[in-house]
Order: sequence, then C-alpha cells, then structure tokens
Amino acid sequence: MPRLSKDQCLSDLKLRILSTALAPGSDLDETTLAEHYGMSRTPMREVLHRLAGAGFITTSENRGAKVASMDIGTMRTFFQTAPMIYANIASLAAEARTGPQMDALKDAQHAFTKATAAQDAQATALANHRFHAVIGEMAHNPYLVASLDRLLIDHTRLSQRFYQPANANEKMLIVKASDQHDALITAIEAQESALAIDLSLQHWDLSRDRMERYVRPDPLPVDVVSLKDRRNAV
Amino acid sequence: MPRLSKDQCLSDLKLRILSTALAPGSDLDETTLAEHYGMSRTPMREVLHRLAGAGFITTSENRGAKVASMDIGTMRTFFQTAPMIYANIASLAAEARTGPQMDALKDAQHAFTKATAAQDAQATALANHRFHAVIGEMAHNPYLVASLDRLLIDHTRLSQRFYQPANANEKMLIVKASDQHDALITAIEAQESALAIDLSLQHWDLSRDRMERYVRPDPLPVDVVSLKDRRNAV
DNA sequence: GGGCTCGAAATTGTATACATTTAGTACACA
DNA sequence: TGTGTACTAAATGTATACAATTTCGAGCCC
Repeated sequence: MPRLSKDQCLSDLKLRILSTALAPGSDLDETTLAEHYGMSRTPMREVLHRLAGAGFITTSENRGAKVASMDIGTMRTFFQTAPMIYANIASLAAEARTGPQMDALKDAQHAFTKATAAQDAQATALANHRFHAVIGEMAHNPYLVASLDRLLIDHTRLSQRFYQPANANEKMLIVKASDQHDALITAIEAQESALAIDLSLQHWDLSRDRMERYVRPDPLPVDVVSLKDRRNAV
Repeated sequence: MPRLSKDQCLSDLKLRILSTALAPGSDLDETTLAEHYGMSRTPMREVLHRLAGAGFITTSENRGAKVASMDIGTMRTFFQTAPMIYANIASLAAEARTGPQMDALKDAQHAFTKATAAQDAQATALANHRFHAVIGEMAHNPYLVASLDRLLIDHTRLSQRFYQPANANEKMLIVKASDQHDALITAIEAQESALAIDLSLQHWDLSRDRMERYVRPDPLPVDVVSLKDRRNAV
C-alpha cells in the first residue's frame, strides 16, 4: 500500500483500530507501518503521536506504541460515564446544530441503514460511529467532545460483534436502534433538547444491554462439577 | 537554555502556556523553540504534537503551531461545562482515591497556601492547577479526565490575574478558596462523595464569580449616548 | 536445572540535509 | 493608486544516517 498521504494513513489506522482489525493492546511497529504506508519513519511517528493524543493508542518512551487496551476496569468506567456525556452532547447538539451538520448527520444515518441492510457488521459499526461523532461536532463544545471521542472509540470497538445478528431478535434490535437514530435526527433538527436527551438515553439503554450481553454472556447451564471448580477459583 | 530533556521541555512549555507567558493565539516557531531548548527540530516537533493532543496548542498543515486561543465563544462553553465535570470528578475521586494520591493532593495544597502567602500570583495559579489535576487522577476515569484537563488549561489561564489581590476583599476570597480546598481534602479522604460534589460546586461558584468579574468587568456608568450607540450595534 | 551476566540484534530516538509549501516584496500594468 | 504576478526568503514537511536503548539468547556459575 504505497504512497498514501499522512491524512489517509491517519484515518486508515483509526478505522483499523475501531474495527479491531488491530486488536486492543497489540504492539505497533513504526518501521513496519512506515513501509506499509509507503512513507519514512518521521511522518509515521507523527501520525502515531496524533493517534496517541486522540486516545487511539498509547506510547511509552523507548518502547513503542500499543493499541489502547480495553481491560475490565476501563469498561466499568465506560458504562459509568457514557450516558452522562451522551445525553449532554445530544442536548447541546439540539441547541447548536447547523444546516450542513444536519446534512452530514442524515448522510451518516443513510450509510448506517445501508450497511445494516447489507448485513455488513463492520460498516454498520463504523457508520454508527460517524453518526455519533457528527452529533459531537454539533454540540460545539471542545471540552465534552474530548470525552465523547474517547468514549466512542471504546463504544465502537465493543459494538463490533453486535451488528452481526445471530437471530431474528437481534435483527429487530438493530432496526430499533436505527429508528432511534431517526427520532434523534428529528429532535435535533427541531431543536428540542429535552427530547434529544431522552432519546439518547433510550438509545444508550439499548446499546448497553447489547454490550453487556457480550461482556457477560448468558449464564452457562449449572452443574455441580463446574460450580465446585469455580468456588475455589480466584 | 541548552540541553533540556524532552519531558522537561514539554512541562516547561505547558507552564509557559498556563501562565500566559505565551499568550493565547500566539504563533510558535519550531526552529526558534528547538534552539531555545537545545534540541533539533525532530524531537521539538514531537513535543508540539503532544501539546496539540492535550489541547495546549493547535497545529495546521504547513502553517505551524499556535497557542490555543481563548475567544469569547469558547469561554461561554467553558462556563457552561465546568461545574458538571468538576462535580463528577470530585465524586469519583472520593470513591477511588489512593493513599499516595492523598499525599500528592496535600502537597499541592501546601504549595498553594505557600504561594498565596508570598503573594506570588503565578505560583498560586499553577499550584491551584496541580491541586485540581491531582483530583482528576484520583477519579481514575480517562474519559472525563480528557474533559477536565482541557477545562483546567483555560481555567488556569483565566485565573491568572485573580491571585494578584488588589484589596482586602479579594485577599479574603483567596483565603476562602484555600479553606474550600481543605474541606475538599477532608471529604475526599473520608470518601464522602456527596459532600465532595457539594464542596466542588461551592468552589466553582467562587471561581466563577471572580472570573466573570474579569471577563465582564463591573458595568460602566449608564449614559444615554452609549445606550443609543449600543442599540444599533451588532 | 535455575538464575545471572554479557553481548549482539532489533527497535526507538535524534540530528541534519534536502524538498516542498507559504508569505512577503518588488515591480509592472491598468 | 490599486491590483495582480513573479520571485525570493523563510518556514514547515520528509528522508536518511547515526546514536542510544531495549530485548533476547547464549554461555556461565552456583
């Protein structure tokens, strides 16, 4: 993949991280990446520092870069923090959104429905990411957006598997999420911020249920042996 | 100032920005800075990208770096956002603080009172910054801390002049702020998160009053001419 | 066999030369 | 006098060579 510009390289790496093509916690070798993108190490290092600043990766002196990890502690914090930020962002977006931003939001939603119809899980997750990032732009609040962007990174990585519906019920949940997007678009366009808060919290409830089901899968059938084993485990 | 390590250079630039020795919006020349810190342009550029990632400066392609500006629109957003984030951070800090972090917090408060006693406005503002940054570390929430850190940058830059007390009344306000710090330390150490929220909101009210007095100085004497002029202004 | 030291290979960090882009100025022309 | 254009100087962006650090394995001692 030779001769990509720095911006293209940046967004490509973001996509690879959001889609977990680059797994959380995995090492990034700057020499390899530089060759891959057809540039020298100097601009590649600059891209890596940008990614680090935005929370996609972490770097440590003399020890290279890693994709930001998603340990159990961080996820607890994620579930604790997301609804507050999402709701506030939605409220501010309803107050401050502009016309071109509304267009961008509808575009993102269009891409979302198209990806769900095609059963393309990865494209669905990324379109969802873009949808919520646009709402962030609308809020016009650099302080909260710094939080939001970091939340969305982990949200998108966590959601990766839910957009691959395993049964009719899961398929229905995705349709429901899409309907909530439409309702949110209407509320934001009408500048009804109280409604936007309410809708974004409903939307969060749906996401959280799906994500928690993945994080903590349905309990296994109980039997005496496994229980005894577990009782003495750490 | 030759032969400073990259970390020293980074924190020195942060201090110069927080103290407004480098004015908001002013241009940064990477060649000059590199010479000043006794390093080549490559690591200097890396430092600048780190600062950009943390919100201290902004960079634009082929056009260099600027210290983050503080326009009137951003400040409106600042006043809107700060109390929510400060209160949530204080609450989380009370829940999650560790022993060493408590020591660091008390150190910062010690530096704060020492600086006020010495009437050193700049040292006071920076010690106040450190105090609140430590509470951020305690909260152990990377999402919210991203917001907090950006708020604190502007908070410290705005506060710069208030710690230069012009009269007995202003001197008393600084003493009051210091007392609130002490109360907050006690609440966090006792893990009383509801109290910590309340105290941090009180502390914010005090700061906001001081800052707004600077941003919007006491109203000028009303006269008919200026009123008429203003009525037709944008 | 376990753990240590030493050294070579690989990886990251820095300096510098060179390419590219921007900004400022002089000058021509209307 | 104002405007547009070409040129020059200064700044940013990139590539590459070299220095410093870390990692990993071989060899050794206990």
